[in-house]
Amino acid sequence: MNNKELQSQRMKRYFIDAAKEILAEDGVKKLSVRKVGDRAGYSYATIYNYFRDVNELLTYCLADMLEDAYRALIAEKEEGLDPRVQLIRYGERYFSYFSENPVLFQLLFIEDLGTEPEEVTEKMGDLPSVGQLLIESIAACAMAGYILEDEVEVLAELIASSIHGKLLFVLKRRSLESQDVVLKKIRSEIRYLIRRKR
Amino acid sequence: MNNKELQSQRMKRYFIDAAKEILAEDGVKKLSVRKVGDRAGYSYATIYNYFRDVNELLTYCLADMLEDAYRALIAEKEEGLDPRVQLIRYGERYFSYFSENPVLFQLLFIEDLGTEPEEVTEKMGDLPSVGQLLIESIAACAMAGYILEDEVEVLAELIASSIHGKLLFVLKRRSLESQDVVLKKIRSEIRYLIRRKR
DNA sequence: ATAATGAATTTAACAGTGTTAATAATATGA
DNA sequence: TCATATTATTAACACTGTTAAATTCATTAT
Repeated sequence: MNNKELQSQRMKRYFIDAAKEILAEDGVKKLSVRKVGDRAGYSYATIYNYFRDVNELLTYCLADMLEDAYRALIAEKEEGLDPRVQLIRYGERYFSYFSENPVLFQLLFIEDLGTEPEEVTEKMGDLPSVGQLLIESIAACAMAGYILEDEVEVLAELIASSIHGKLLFVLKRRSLESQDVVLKKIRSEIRYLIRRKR
Repeated sequence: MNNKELQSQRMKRYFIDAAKEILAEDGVKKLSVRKVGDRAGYSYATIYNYFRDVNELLTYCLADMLEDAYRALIAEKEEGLDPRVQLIRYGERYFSYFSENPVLFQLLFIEDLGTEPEEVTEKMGDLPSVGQLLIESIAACAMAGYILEDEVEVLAELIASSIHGKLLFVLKRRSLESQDVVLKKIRSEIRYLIRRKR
């Protein structure tokens, strides 16, 4: 019966949207199943008819947020742009997007949501890995002669992990620096790494 | 009355040690004030006579762990060693120490323990910042002619945040790579970054 | 239309959490 | 030894996620 499936999807959507609202307003820590049920207009126990547990619900939220994140990142793509400039744009956008969406960072990198349901893993796997765009444009930098072919791998790792490290510091306020200052650092780091060695 | 102070210190120590044991065995998430009280041989409520809340207790645990961490790191210092080799050792040890002590990473970078009590902030501030050693040996690399003076800052930032980024991935098992593989990456990254540009 | 069956939802309950106020036990000083 | 502080414990509160039982609702058959 396909109606069942449709209705089930809608119910899930109510809870997911309610959860996303609460996440945006109060953060991960202050979310509770009772709040989600309340906001969705149902009892808290109803949630368990549609999700295995609260982690599964949060995983669906994460998948949603990842789609948005990917769209925001890919919007920075500009055909014909110098690959070095393109790379810097990706790096900046990647960092600033997580800065502005700390809940996404929390759910993706910090929180332990356990084994994701297949449906969501697919969704997340189908999207080119967020870091993939970085790698592509670094490869393009090699093609353009900025760097050597055999530098691509190490540089990709370096830039990606550096950005993630800075995100960790900024979002967990271990760093006192403003996001602006860190953004500049990312720019200058990439400029430093991607240039013809004389 | 100085006896009071001494007794209070001892009581704190009982709870701190009990908490550290539980942290080592079960991790941060499974720790509870009732377990700590049990293990320390007191009622759970007694804890609140010595600590403002559980976060304060955890902050004391963190301070303890940081002392050990600093000792482990500084043990890698070897006078007269080539600064590039010294830097690689620091990087490796820094990474592997957190890998082997994920609770330390959790408490230091992930968990939000709120405003630390002054007593502990001092303790942590007195210790040369853990990353400080890295910076020193990078500066030494400049002195030795491996890199230019004006590269020190960007390289220090780059190496530090890269290691933290990798730690985040490994410890939150976002990365499927073994710690061994990541360790090799750290080595090769530092080797790549610290060398005379021809 | 009415009764019966099955599905969806809610209420009640459980075991756990951190924290606080009132009570019990202990140690201190006169 | 008795009165007074100090310290420790018990009981309680307001939460949390989760499950089982009870209830409501919708659909189908008579």
